[in-house]
Parts: sequence; structure tokens; C-alpha cells
Amino acid sequence: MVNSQIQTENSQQQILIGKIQAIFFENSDNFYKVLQVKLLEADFTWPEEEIVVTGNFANLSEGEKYRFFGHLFEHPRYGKQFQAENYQTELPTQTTEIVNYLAGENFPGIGQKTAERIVKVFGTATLTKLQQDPASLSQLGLSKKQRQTLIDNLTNTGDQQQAVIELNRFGFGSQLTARIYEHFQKETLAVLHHQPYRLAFEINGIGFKRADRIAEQQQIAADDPQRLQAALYQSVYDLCHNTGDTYTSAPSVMQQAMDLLLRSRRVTLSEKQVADQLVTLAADGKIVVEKRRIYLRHYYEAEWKIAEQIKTLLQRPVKLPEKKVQAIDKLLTEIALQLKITYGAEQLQAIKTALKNRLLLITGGPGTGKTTIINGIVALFAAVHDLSLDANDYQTDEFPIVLAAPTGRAAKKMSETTGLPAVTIHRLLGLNGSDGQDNYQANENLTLASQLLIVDEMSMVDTSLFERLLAAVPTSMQLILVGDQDQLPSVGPGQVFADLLACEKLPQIRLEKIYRQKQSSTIISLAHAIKKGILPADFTKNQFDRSFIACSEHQVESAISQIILYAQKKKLNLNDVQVLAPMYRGQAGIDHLNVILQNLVNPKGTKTKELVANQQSFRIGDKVLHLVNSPENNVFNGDIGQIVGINLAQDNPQKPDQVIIDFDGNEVTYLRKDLTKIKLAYCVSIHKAQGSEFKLVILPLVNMFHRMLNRNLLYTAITRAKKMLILLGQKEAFQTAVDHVSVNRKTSLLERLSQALRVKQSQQSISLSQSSINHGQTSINEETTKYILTSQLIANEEIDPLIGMNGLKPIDFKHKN
DNA sequence: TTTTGTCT
Repeated sequence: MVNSQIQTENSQQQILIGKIQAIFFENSDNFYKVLQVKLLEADFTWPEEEIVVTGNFANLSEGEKYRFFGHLFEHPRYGKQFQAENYQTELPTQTTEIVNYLAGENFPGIGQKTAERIVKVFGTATLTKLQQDPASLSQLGLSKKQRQTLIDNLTNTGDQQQAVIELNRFGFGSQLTARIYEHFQKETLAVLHHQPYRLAFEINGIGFKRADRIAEQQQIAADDPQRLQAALYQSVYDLCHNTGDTYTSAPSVMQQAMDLLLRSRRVTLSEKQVADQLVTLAADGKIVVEKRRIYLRHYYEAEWKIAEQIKTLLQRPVKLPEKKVQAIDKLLTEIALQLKITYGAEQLQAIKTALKNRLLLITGGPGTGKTTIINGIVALFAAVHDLSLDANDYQTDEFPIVLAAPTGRAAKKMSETTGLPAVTIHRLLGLNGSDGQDNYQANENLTLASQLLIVDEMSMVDTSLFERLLAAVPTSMQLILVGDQDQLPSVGPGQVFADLLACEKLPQIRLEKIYRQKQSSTIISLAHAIKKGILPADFTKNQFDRSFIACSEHQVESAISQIILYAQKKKLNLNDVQVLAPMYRGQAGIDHLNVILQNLVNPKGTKTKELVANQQSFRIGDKVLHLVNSPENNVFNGDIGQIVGINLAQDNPQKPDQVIIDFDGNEVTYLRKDLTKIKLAYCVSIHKAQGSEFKLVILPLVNMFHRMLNRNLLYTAITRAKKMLILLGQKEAFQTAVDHVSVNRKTSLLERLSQALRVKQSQQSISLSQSSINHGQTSINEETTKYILTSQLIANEEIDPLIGMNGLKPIDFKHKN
């Protein structure tokens, strides 16, 4: 049915019937395939017996006949081929063919005799009959298994095939097609036709607009409730993800949703219509409205779950035998001797506290010895509990200490500094980040088995990830969270680490003393001042380790060029010099500076080998940044390397284009297709530089960056400098950055923590049932009428607490341990 | 209006 529709819709489409001889190429991640087909019939002329067919195909079998719909196409590299947009099995029509087909490898358990018996009954219509009316099989006296085989293969193939065809028709590429089918399976077609907005809710990478285009083709009206709800939900999601807040407000959502709806289809809708659907969304529990705050249900629950889980952890104190407690000081002295370290008072206290507490937060800026402390905690923990730190001793058992971080690079660094294995939190939890906007339920039953978990770079952990991490932490585990609360906040909504630290009831240690740099470093004192919101008076005055150059946005490139030339003259290793900027666009932006600096430091000579990809040229000697995690090569997002070799296919046709990059002694080969993973790195974004340090940092800030400028960004940038810091640009821009507090995202975590930790266990159920939170079962009707969220209330911003909670109580968010 | 993370 679908097929005939397409044929009439697209009269220019060409048709080809052929038998698959070989599947040349098959991408296991998606449905894309390249086939060699023996041509049987076609509505165009083709000089040869065989033809190459490409496209997205579900199940295909070699040796089978198919009908392809598509176009002839001239591929620049592989020549003329047939691009199929659509296809169907060319089912055998003659009885002998059908018998062979059924007796063939597609139908295990059906032999020649059985096949003959089936065809005898249904004749040439056998296959369509079985597809349309599988029940008719029961009259043939086949075994249950045989019947199932026939049904599965005939109908399943059809489902998947039709879904793939339909998805192609809506313009989905092979990646998305595979993901969508994997998610909805047999439901795919029904979802596409009747609930297209589910694509936006459930598939990562599909937003409201794309779903709306499909809906429009399905004649779903512009004021259809599912359309309005999808736009509202998307708006709450977008607002939270753009701001980093875990909730938003009704006026913001309404404005954003009205906008989105109007931009997607030019149909005017009334505010009332849309507001009514916001009420429905809340009533259905997809969003939660509380005290004028609108949450995605996921974030609402996550904040409660975090608070409840932390409370549960704190209720189980660590019990160390008295003998061990007395031995701690002695053991620490031994460890210090062994590691050849002299611990400061602050550090000793941090290590000892870590051992005695179920949960401990440790925050400190660069150079305050966080790494030293992590090493100390690991060593002391192992000594006190008589644990071996040799991975070989744990062939079958779980390693007792787990080190994890939110980014690949932070995990790699952790592993390097401790000598122990460290992983990303995602990998630890088995998160595969695949589907949808709230996939938090994945792996909910996972429980980690080790005794101690240390998480580094906590400032980059968002609400969602932390909730999932805590869900996997048993109360028998000790948890140490380490980070620098003044660095850039997490990508996703929330400011978990800052909120946790703000909760005074949580055991925490703030490291102030700087060990690494000399106390006289004026970079550090500048960082401290910025942290407090002050741009010191001596800011523009040159110091022995930093300086300021006033210049306009347009002068930035020449100023930086002069600094670099000077550094070169002074025989400074340019790998120790790093330019950092907040954004890519503009005259003083990263992209422009990279081109300028590349041509300055590594100009193209007549013989320079160069490879151009993604509008960038890569030359031997170039400094480059790796943009994704490639654990198989031990290279991670944010790693900086240098191009040490380029092989061009034009010089040596036997070999493909290759770029060899040296990452601190680790040489990795990139093919042309891998070049999307790298970028020039003469200048990198401050975000990307988080977690790295450089001897000399050059930081241009101009007013044009004003939207990006904030305190954490400036703090992060200048604390990347180990020895020297050169600031340039407009003084005003630096002032803007200092004035703009960044970690003030709107979240409820601190409130939840206070609530959860305030109530004593024994009183909890009583006090909660008395509060407005709990609508008891008996009074629910009366209560809900009182609490009904109306569009009027939205307009007046008079929303009562906890509408849409459906009687959920905080205690319901408690993890089962 | 801009930057940023993870996985198969």
C-alpha cells in the first residue's frame, strides 16, 4: 500500500527488479547497505548484467529477488549506481518458486515436503494469504514451532521493511532510521502515523519541529492536543537546558511554546487553548508544578531522589574498629614516607575525615592538592582495610575502590595520577545515552559492588547523572566527591556540587592553602579576588607573572601575534603557550585566531604537506585538539596533540590519506573520515581547556563576548595558567565577567536536602502526612478539585503546590536499598 | 545567545 502510494506520488522514480548477488557493504549501526544486484528487469537502459544498488534496507537476503524504486546516480568515486529510496520483496509467484522459497534458509524447520503441502492448499496466493491471515495456518496440521517460524518471517520482515521505507520517505537518514526502529519496533508505523510527537519525546535528536512536519503530513491539526502538549513539553525542556535551571516558570513556558507553535506552522492559537494543555500535562504527570515552578517530572524526581539517597547514606555511619582508628595516624605517617610526601594539616584532616565518613565533599582550587589527597585516601583506605591495590589480585572479585569522573579526560588524568583504573561515570553505570529526553530509568537496578567510590571533577556532574550515580551506590559504600566549585558548571541542568556544598549538614572540606605555586604568585591572588567578585586595582598593572594589554576587538589578532613572535624569539616552547577564548565567532573568536596563528607559527610553504578537511587545513607541525573520546587510542575529548606526519593518497595511491598525531608520546593515525574529530588548537575554548594547565596562558576578552562572560569562566581561564598570564582586550569585558555570577542556576536541590535532612526518621511519616504534600487517598477528590491547575491560575501565576503529583510523597523517591 | 558532556 505504501509502495503504490509512493509510485504515484513520484512519477520520475525509476524501477529495477533484480536478484541480490552480494552485499558489498553493510553498516552494522544502521540500515545502510551497498548491494550487487543481478538485473532482471528495469524501466531504464543499463548496458551490463549487474548493477550496484545503495540505500537503507532492513532484512535482505542474498539470492532473493527484490523490486527497488529510486534513481540512477553518478557517485564521484564509485561511478554510476542505483540509489534506492524504497523497495519491496519481489515475492515468488509461481508455485515451484514459492515451494523453494519456503523450503529455503529463511524458514528453518520447514522442509521441501511441508512447503509443498502448504502451497497445495493456498496455491499462488500462498504468501499474501499467510501474511494477511496467519490464522489460516492452523488448518494445515503444522507444529507450533513451524507455524511461528512462518508467521515471524513473513510478517516481521514486512513490518520492519515497511517501517524503514516509511522512515526513508520522511527523510530520516540511516542512523536515525535504525534508532527509531530499534526504539519502537513493531509500533514504528503506528507511531509515525498516529502519534508522531512521540518521536520528539522519545528519540534523542528529534525535536518538536521535525515531529511536527510529520504530523502535518498526517493531517494532524494545528490545535490538536498532542501537538500543543509536545510543544509545551519541548519548551520546558529547552528552557531548562538552555539556562541550566532544573525548573522554569509558567510565563516563560507559555511564551516559548506559543513561539515554537507559530514558527512551526503559521496558524494562530489562543493562549487559553495552549494553557489548557499545560494543565493536562501536569495532570498526566509529565511535568510537575510546584510553588510557581514548572519542572520536567524527571528533574523534579531526581532532586528528591538525590536528597533522599543522601539522607539514607548519612543514616548509616561508618563503623571502624577502635583499633584501626588508633592506627590511622601511624599508617598515615608510613604512607607519607612511602609516597615521599609531606602532607599539610588541611590535607591530613581531609584524608582522615574521608575515612571516617559515609559521604565527604572536598572542594578546592588548582594547586590545593586535591590529587595528593585522593592518593592519600586510596592508600589509607587500603591500609586500614587490608586491601591490595594490585589489580591482579582481583581477577574474579570487584576492585574495592572505584575512581570515576564525568568526562573521559578527567578519568584518564585520575588514572594517571593514582596508578589505578578510573572510568567515566557513564561507563561505570552502563549508560548508553541513546534514547529520548528522559532515559533515566535505564539501569535502575544496578548496584555498585565496591567499598569506596571517589568522584573527581564533581562540578561537571549534572542533576540527572548524579541521581543515576546515587541510585547505584549502596549504603555500605563510602562516597568521596571532589571538585572545584568555582569552575564552569555542568552541561546539563543543575549545579549539584555547589548545592551540596551549600548544604551545611553535609560533611565537607574546603581546601584553601595552595601548595603547587609559590604563595607570591599574583595569578592565584587574582583568581581569589575574582572568586570574591573583585577586579583588583592592580589588575592592569604589570606583575612579574602577569600583564594586561588594552586593545580593541580588531587589535586582538595583531597583539596576540606579537606576543607569540616575542615568545618564539625568547625560545619559549610554543606547546607551553596557549591562547584561550570564550567563543568561536568573531574577530577575536577562536576560529579566526586559529587561522591567524596557524599562518604565523606554521605557514604553508611550497613543499608543505597539507590536508584540507571541514574548511580547515592541517599541516605537519600543527597543534590540534581532539574532540571526542577514543578510549581505544587512549585519546580523550580535550586532549591536545601535534601533527607529526601526513600521507597523501595522491603521492602514494596504494594508501589512503592519513594524518599522524602525537599526543604526548602516543601516536595515533587518523584517516580522512576521522578528521571531524580534530580542530586546530592554537586557540581553544575556555570550556575545552577546563582540566588542562599551561605555562603561559593568553586570554583575550572583549565586549563582543558579553553573553558568555561570567565569573566562573574568567576564574577557569586564568587558573589554567601555571607560570604566566597575559590578559588582553577591553577592561570593561573583564569587569563584566567578574560582575556576572554564574553558578546561580535555579534549582531546588538545596531545599530538598534541607527538607530531607531536617526531618527525623521517626517523625517523618507523621509530619509529611500533615503537610500539604500528602493528599490522602480518601480526600483525593476534594483535594484535587481545590488544587486543579487552570489556565487562569497560569495567567495569574497563582499555582498551588504539587499539582500533577498524583499523590506522590517525597518518601516515594527514596531508593530501595 | 553561547558553550559544554556521555554511550553503542
